[in-house]
Amino acid sequence: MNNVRGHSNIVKLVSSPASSHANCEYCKARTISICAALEFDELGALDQLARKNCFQPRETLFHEHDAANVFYNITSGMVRLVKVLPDGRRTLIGFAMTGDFLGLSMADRHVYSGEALTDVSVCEFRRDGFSDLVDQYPHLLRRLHALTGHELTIAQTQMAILGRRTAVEKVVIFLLTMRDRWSHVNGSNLLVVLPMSRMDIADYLGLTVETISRTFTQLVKQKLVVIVPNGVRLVDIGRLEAIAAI
Amino acid sequence: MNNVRGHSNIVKLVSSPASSHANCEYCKARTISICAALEFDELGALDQLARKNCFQPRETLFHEHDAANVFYNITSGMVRLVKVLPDGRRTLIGFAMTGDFLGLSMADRHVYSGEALTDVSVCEFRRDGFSDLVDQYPHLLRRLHALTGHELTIAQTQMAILGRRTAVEKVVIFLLTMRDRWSHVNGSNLLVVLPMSRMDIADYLGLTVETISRTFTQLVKQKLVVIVPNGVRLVDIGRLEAIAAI
DNA sequence: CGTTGGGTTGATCGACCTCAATAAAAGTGG
DNA sequence: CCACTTTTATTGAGGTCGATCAACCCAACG
Repeated sequence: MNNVRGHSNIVKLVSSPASSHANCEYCKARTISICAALEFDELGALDQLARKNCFQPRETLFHEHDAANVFYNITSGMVRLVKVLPDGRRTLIGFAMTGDFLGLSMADRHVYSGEALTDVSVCEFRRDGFSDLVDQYPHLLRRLHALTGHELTIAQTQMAILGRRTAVEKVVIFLLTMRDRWSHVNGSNLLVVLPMSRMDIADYLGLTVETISRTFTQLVKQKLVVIVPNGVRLVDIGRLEAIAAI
Repeated sequence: MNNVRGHSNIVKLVSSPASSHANCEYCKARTISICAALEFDELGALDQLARKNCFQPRETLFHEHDAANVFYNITSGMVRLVKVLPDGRRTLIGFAMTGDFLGLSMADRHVYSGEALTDVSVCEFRRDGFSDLVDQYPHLLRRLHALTGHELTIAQTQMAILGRRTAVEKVVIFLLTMRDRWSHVNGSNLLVVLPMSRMDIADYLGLTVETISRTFTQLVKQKLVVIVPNGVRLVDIGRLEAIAAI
């Protein structure tokens, strides 16, 4: 979103103008995240509020049940959203990536933990300041609301998927969805980057690690995908989409 | 919410004052729905916009994929939210009841159909007018946003439930959740009203009708619930909550 | 070189689905 | 009100997909 206060890879790579907003121009999240709702001068106000921060793999951005004092806009990397059930079982709510805003609903407390899967850079917003900004710029609340609604739709679709699908269908849908989400930031690509473990995928899809593993090898044997380091390459999109039947 | 333009059971039951807002006072949805965000004078504006309407069981309020020109605030009755998967399978996203607002996300199109399970009365709001009102009263957007966030949390919790729970756990969680939701409008009660069919419950929980039926009889044999017309009576809340382990 | 954590593979078991029959309830028309 | 159909619910028998338990592989790392 903006790269004012250092740490940003982008700042290091491109020669950034002196202006404090201008860095947003080079931010991959700029056009797809909440920032897209803002005019040039409003972006300046957001800029004032933002604090650039970085996390390393396995670092926790925030804990489930903790007070949500800070909201995060992810500018690069991937974060897993983890919820622990009362009986100790672990569930993954989802994976957040470039452009995703964590804290969309502006709820008082985090309902899941956020854990970095890769190097992650974020723009952090303190709750109070952000709340004031939202009051000041109705576009921003509109945008937040629209994005929350979108998330709600995604969650409801995911519910439907988890309900009555076979393991293969779930995994294929997962792969295609990851590709689509990644394409928003990086263009369409047959390479799906999967920085998370099989266990994470299992907990996300409501399956076991063993089943995920078996399903992957099954897809490989059928020449639908090829396993590569940190991900898979989709070989036969047509048949994959037929299986998913989205 | 308001009962201005006739048809309302409430209007027939209580002698309503002449004032056009005042009817909201007798509306069961008044304190728990979006209306709760509004001041007295703002409620008047909402009142202007609202059109009272009723639906009979099996009537469709709106169809999946249709343009969402009207939003609905349910003042009594129950509505099932149905999504049809590409392969023809049916999924229930949820059940909407008194106080629920359909169209929270203000998306362009409905992502599921709404079908009346009982006699349903609603306050209808045309999209354009409602959108203007939202622009006019920031509280209202805030409230909409908060409720959308709440729905999102519910959906994510439901995802977690569907993931890794046994049939018994799912059904028990369903029953307890229905009771809790109903209690907001009617006080705590051991009688859970279930106007939907077993098929509906099955499609909601990602199970088959047979499994739902078997699970119910199992719960009855264990003296945890008693089946009554149009619902169940919870007998042993303690053990039920232990099974749910929410 | 042993250790550790993630990933794969195999064998077995069980929960839930599927198919099928029956029962109960809710409409329908005379 | 009663026969009739249609829908919904229950119960049974058998099959299957994914979980469980267990062994093994492999790469990273001290």
